[in-house]
Amino acid sequence: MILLDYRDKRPIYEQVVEKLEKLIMGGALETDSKMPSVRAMGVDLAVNPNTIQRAYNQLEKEGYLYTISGRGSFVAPESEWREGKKKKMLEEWRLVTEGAREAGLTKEQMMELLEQIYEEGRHD
Amino acid sequence: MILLDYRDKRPIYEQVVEKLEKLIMGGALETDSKMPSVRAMGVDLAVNPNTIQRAYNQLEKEGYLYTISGRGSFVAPESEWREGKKKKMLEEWRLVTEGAREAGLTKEQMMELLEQIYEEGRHD
DNA sequence: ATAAGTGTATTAAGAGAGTTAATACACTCT
DNA sequence: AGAGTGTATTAACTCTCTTAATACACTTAT
Repeated sequence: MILLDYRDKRPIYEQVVEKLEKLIMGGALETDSKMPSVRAMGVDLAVNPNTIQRAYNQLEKEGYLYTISGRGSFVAPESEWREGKKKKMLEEWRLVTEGAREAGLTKEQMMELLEQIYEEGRHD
Repeated sequence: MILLDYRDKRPIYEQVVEKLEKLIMGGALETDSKMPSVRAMGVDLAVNPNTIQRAYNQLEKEGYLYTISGRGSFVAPESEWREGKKKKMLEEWRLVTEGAREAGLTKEQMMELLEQIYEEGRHD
């Protein structure tokens, strides 16, 4: 299900989180389908089950998975994480923007950049 | 010139940077005036000169100081750091904003928040 | 020229946080 | 009861970051 990159010097659990996030966001994992057990994936990646658990915990906190103790971990519906992600980004954006204002950036500068960014983002 | 807070668990050089930044930004240190030597301030704070040097280096990179080897470090004019600070914030802002777009935030949402933030910021 | 003052470079020691593993526990289903 | 699941606790390990020790290089004044 996942392949580790040993040249990548980030911690293992972080790689696992990132790859699973992408799989889930990309729709490759069906909602409510069962994830491999922490032990199974631990064997698969030649890594301690706790490492997988740590990844699952983070994914759960972010709304990508939900867990039923004794049964397993499952893919959460998109509604669970999409809103959380927006909220988190909005909070971060507000902080940075406040900092930018204090550094002397004008509203007009940011408006213009906003236009640019959303212009580039249009794929049509 | 500076007092260390030993309950603060951040590294010493970071505390020094922060306090000197504030002094300079607040206009307490005259432009082109000479800073204490790394050794003098090292003695003053009971710390290795290298620690002070590290702080000075960072302050120099951010435009708060300029250094003449063999002569000393000096307070840079405001024009040096104000621009650098803006540039840095702008870069950060762009990155976060791009992330926010990808998370699904609309341009309109951000425009509205921008208005709010600059509204709050008006002190009149 | 020499001495005292300055910043700089290199290296190593030390501390600390973060990651991973070992192991035992608790829950669910058949 | 047994096999499968997640969970909690603890400890070892690793690695980065901070700080210090020390030697070097430049500037100025005597």
